[in-house]
Amino acid sequence: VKYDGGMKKDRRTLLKSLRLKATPARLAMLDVFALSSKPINAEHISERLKGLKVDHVTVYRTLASFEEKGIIKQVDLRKGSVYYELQEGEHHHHHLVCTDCGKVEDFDACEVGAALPGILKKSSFKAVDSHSLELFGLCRKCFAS
Amino acid sequence: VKYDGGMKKDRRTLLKSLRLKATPARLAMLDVFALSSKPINAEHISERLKGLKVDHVTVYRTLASFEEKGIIKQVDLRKGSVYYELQEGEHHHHHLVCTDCGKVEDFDACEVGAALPGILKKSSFKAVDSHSLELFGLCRKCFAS
DNA sequence: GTGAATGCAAAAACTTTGCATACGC
DNA sequence: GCGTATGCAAAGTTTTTGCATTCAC
Repeated sequence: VKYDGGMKKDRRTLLKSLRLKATPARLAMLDVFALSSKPINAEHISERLKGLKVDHVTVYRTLASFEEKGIIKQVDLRKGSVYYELQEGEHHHHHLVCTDCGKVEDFDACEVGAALPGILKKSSFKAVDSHSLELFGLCRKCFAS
Repeated sequence: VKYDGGMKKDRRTLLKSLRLKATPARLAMLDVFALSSKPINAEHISERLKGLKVDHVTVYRTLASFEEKGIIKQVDLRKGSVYYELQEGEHHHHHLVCTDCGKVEDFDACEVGAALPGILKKSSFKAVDSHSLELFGLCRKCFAS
């Protein structure tokens, strides 16, 4: 079951299918991810959960279980904390990150999937579940200044 | 100037060309990187610098300056701390990481360089200095068990 | 000699653990 | 009711900051 934010009513179904209890914190965190257009970290989530008073420990534990179940994935933006976004399927995207101002932008072209079989064959690995692919450089504005 | 470990006598030349003073800690850290076949973190470096008694703060500050000068680059292995390895040039490699036992293996095929111009053109970015590309999955041994 | 680099102490930032209570199913 | 999920307190880990001293050039 993929959760893409276009199925807000099915949050309970999704959690049930993964044998996770539908608690307010989890439902709210699914919403936060669905509504976020950029990767976010634990602090961002806590901020957006203000009304609920969800403990930060719960946020961390929920992130861990969501990641384990494949709902979200880590994104390394080199910002000192772990960022996450929803797992998309086949046609996922990656990011351009400005090392000066921190701006994050998506890009689509990802040919890793196509290259995977060849890489695996030459390696001692048997399976690849996810991958990172972020580009670090300067956005137009920071490049100019 | 690229430092690839095959130029141990030229460590001083390298540092001078980057306007960094050739201190014992920096020279030793260049050696540590040249001798390491895998990405390493601050703790690993401190261990391998035992005889020198280099403060951990110095290790962090040196890592920051080496990265800024392009001698090393960050590698995100999702292990809770920042790993680094020497910046190679055109023909660099990336990594397969076992999410079970932590094993790290190199792979070569990287087509990011070729795809870069097209990605940049469609973006609001002007330059890309480095990129991540690590594959997370299971090594043969962990896959079997 | 001078400015950069280091060491030490302290703190900040991020994340995890243990345990008692609360809540979904 | 049962077992998972949460909150709170505490601690662990990783990284950064301030300042006085030392060292490379």
